[in-house]
Amino acid sequence: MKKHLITSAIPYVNGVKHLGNLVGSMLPADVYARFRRQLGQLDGSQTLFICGTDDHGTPVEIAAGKENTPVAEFVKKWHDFQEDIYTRFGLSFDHFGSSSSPQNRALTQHFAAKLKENGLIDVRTQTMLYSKADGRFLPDRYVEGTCPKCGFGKARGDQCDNCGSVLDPTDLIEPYSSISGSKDLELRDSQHLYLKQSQLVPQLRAWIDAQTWPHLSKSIAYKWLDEGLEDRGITRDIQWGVPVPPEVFGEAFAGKVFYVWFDAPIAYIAATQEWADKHNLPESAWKSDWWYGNDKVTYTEFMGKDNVYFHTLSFPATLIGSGEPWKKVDSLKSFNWLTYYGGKFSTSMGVGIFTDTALDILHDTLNGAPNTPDYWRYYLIARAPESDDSAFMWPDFQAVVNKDLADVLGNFLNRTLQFTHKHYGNTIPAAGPETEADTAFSARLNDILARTTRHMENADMRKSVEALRELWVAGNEYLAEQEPWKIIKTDKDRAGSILHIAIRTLVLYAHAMAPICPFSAAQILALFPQVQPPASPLPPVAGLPAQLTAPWPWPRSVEDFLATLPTLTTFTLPQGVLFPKITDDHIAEWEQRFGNQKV
RNA sequence: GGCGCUUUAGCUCAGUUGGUUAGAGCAACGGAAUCAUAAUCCGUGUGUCCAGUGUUCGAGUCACUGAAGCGCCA
Repeated sequence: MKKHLITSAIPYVNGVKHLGNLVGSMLPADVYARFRRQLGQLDGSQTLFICGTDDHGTPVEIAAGKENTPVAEFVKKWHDFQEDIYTRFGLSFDHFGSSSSPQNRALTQHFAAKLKENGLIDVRTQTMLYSKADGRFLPDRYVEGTCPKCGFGKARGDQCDNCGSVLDPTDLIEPYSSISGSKDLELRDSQHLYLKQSQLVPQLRAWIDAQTWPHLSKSIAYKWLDEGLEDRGITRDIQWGVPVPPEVFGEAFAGKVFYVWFDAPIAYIAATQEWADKHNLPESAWKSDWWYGNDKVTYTEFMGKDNVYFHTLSFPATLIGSGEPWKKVDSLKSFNWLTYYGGKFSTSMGVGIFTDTALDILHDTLNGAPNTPDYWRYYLIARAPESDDSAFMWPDFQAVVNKDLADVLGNFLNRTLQFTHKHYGNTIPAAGPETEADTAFSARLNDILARTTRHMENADMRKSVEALRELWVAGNEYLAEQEPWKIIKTDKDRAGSILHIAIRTLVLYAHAMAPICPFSAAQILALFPQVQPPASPLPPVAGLPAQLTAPWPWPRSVEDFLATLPTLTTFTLPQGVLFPKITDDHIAEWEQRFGNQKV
């Protein structure tokens, strides 16, 4: 039995993420995971979808300090805040973990010990600036001073923003701490652990040779290998992180922690363990079932392009270096950036749209319609930055959502159910003998479904949306050609048959769109009492429809679909429309509020 | 600076191993229909395929040079 392990790059815990972060990894991963669970209803394969927050590192430590909040508490607050937003977006993680979990602490220390055992760890001494006032070493970006090249007063320890020179903290004239402003700095020696990646180059190369990643991912990986993979420092002189165990590495390392990029990818594994622990499952449930020595597992990673190095080289180096049979990535899907009118989404500059705000404005504008997250999900997947950066623009958002969701799909639902209701009440008329036109319609749907399935299997987001839309158009074409509003005057049985087929096609649409638009799919399927959701591997979420996480059987073909479908006999006519439109006034208001040009 | 990605119709993008008149959606225009959220369906594309040079019987598709936008550089 096949198993699909899916991870999304873990977002940094500090603060709320914007739409660019969502579309660059978590959302496509969710679409893929949902699709895999649905397909699993047919082929028996299992799916596990894991994400979490990246909790460690200096920025969090400093941000918590500014609030006078203990770091762990600060991290917990933002972790929960982010998780809540993702839940409201319908992201169906089996578990949303934390890189600061006890599980990750233990696993990270385990990997470090294994690497040492295998002779892949070096101890090296670094000279760094230490701030007595702050009581800590200052990493590059936390030292500022006068640039020795151009005299700019606020050059950072790693680079001068004025002249672009690459600097070392010790180059700065009159350096000071950017945290406290203190000039009471001194140079201190500090010992650090280095992972001898250079020794792993042959093994990494052999492994990468065997991979069938996208061209871009492979060429990035080869470039690093060709230029010589340098050894990498995996410890830091800060307090917040996975502690370096002194019993393994010596007393000199007491009080030091592992570098955030060392422990963050390990959190994929640790979060899976968190999941198993939460459900009181045995060790095998996370370890041998998914991560350790199991060749039934296909592992797919989603990430932004900036993360490719860490996922193709640095994390695999850790796994290979351990000498243990840990699962490494099979399929690697990376994304470019979503821009805001061609400019960068920026958390610090407040440019663009944050995930919580995105949910709120649609919810408020569209009178609390329960499926508003799908507006974002559909649009973002339709514009996923797969081959290049993709620009978000409000009028484009309006055009795509109104045309595809409201006009093409929403209207198909509305016209079909309204007309049926007018002539048959809440009864769905029976299907009569299949006509040539009906056969042709099924063949057309089958053709599109085959392509949809293929694109979903490849995690091709834009193409999947395109195919889905084509599916919806086909339904409107069928009605236009069959003209039940004419037929009903002379042949009520045939008209009923046409409507039956149209309604059952609507149910098929709901199945096929569920990975991308799970809220709307649930809403549609709730209209048909005969259609009951399959058991979900995920617990229900308060305030969200129970059907939201149901793995509806994936409609590979009309025949497959009908085989799983109970006979439809009744339906509920929905109140109002499924997709209220976004008006020009809404767009004007949002352009006013968020801006409508490149910053 | 090095490496890589992108550049195709007003907009967003497809274009498989080079092969006949370069495609889709949106927008625009015309028509049909009136079951439906003025929604739907059908029809209409005179595009230096970023520029230049080259390879070839033939290039959007390959090579080289250059331009612009973007990303990564531990």
